Amino acid sequence: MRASDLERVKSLPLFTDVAADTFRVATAGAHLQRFPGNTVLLLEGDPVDFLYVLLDGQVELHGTWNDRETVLAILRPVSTFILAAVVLDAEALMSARTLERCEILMIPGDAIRTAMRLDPRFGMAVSRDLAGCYRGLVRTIKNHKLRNSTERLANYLLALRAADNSGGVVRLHHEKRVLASLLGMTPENLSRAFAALQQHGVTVEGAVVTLRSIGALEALAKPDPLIDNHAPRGGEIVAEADAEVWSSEWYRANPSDASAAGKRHG
Amino acid sequence: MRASDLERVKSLPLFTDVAADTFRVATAGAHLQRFPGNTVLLLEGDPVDFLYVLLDGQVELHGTWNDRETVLAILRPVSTFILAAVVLDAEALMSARTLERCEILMIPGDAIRTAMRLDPRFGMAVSRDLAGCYRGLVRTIKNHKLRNSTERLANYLLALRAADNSGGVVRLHHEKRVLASLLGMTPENLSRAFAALQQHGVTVEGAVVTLRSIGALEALAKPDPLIDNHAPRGGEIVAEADAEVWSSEWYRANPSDASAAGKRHG
DNA sequence: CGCGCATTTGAGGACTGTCAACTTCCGTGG
DNA sequence: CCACGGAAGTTGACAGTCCTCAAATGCGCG
Repeated sequence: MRASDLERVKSLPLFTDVAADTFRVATAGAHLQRFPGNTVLLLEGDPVDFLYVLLDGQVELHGTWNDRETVLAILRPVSTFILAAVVLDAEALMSARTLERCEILMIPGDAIRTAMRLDPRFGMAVSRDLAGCYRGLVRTIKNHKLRNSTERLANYLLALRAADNSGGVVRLHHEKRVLASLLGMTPENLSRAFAALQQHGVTVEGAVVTLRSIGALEALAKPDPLIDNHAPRGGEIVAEADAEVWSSEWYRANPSDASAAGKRHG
Repeated sequence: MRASDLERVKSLPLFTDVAADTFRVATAGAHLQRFPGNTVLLLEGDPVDFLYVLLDGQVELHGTWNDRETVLAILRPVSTFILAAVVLDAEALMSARTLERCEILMIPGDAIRTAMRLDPRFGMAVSRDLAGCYRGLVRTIKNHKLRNSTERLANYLLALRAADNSGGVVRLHHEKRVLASLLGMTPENLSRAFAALQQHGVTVEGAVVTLRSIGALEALAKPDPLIDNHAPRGGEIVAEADAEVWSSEWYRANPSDASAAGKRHG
């Protein structure tokens, strides 16, 4: 493993602010692995032995039931995934597969759990990480239950724009059928949703989407800071916002989207 | 605050296995409060100053957007809620309101965060709690994206049965319009979903639902351990199952439902 | 150039939401 | 104890949203 890779891992919110010793313990048995595209890394139901750290490429998390399948998240570097299952030493609830050639660091779950026991700062970091993931999922559910497909797409495009800091031209990062599933619709309906957004200044050419009128699009999308992580807060920026910045990367990958229970609720 | 209440709090997964000192620190500034029904405890967007522990009554968590509203979870005792926001010292993403007369312990967020810094076991407990919450939400999203409304209701009923250990007669714990929103449909459609389930041996009389044929209902519902926390695992019961038992209470409140981001994904 | 796959488009149907009227339930007040 | 009012729940008619199937188009790679 290259030193530069370790640096990238260390820069993860999960590991910044953690003692050097802890970091060494946590990454002790880790190994770097390369996967071709379209490779299954993990099947839902499998025991989870490693924490995965995506260093390069794209990974899709998806779930299945009764011959139906849905994309739950799409990750881009640098991201960890499957942390919750590692913490609980439980079976995976989502399958993971590479969408393209990937470089992935695999950290033994035992090492993670040991590090948590040794270093309260690391435990804190894990908690903060999971809390951010949880809140990402809350946003996702609100997005799905409160908006229709066109509204979800509109907000997704605005989130992409915010993440890439692009002017009025954004580039889709994944195939449209994958995006459709992530947004909870069929490829056919994604197509129609794009068509519907033409009336709001949106034109599509392959993966390149031009937003001719941000105002018109926002009027339809009504982005909300309590759903869309990119949406502007009303008042002053407070310190707490800092903590949430963690989510920016996931959000980047899943704009309008993002990452529990009777004894606990976020 | 009665000693028996403290005992109930201590029996929460969040606090079992935690040093007595830590427990004292965490619950130092806590105070017990009673609320009438239909009272707003917290509005989405508000800063979160307390971890809430529901000791008696029912609390609903919901979200709003653009004049639409949806129920995200319904809690029953003993449950903590809003832990993720406390850990991050962030604004609430969900509103909370009592559905009936409630008794709630409010623990200052500072105390929780301090305890996490002092005691790695508590940090671990918080992580495990949040991991369970996260996984509950993953289940919820799969439930919503992969199933239609009738299938969701069928699984909800089966989960209720499993949680209450009732034979073929289950009692709904909340108003049907609240249940409808939790399951992601309108009250009218919940009514129709119940009607559709008549063909599968389900009859409804007020809050009492009779499941005449579990087999027929399961054939439709196809409960899945990777979505429904109650569903039977295939093979042997493994140790990890233990960890997940945490979720049972939330799951009890939200059967067929139950408990992250580019830099972390569960 | 031709094949395969992704995407698009059209037609039709299934599912879900909306509106309105009706029924039932429950608590209040007579 | 009963009558009443209001809210919850149900039912029907209708519309909007979304899915399915099929066919056409477009793109990329051999």
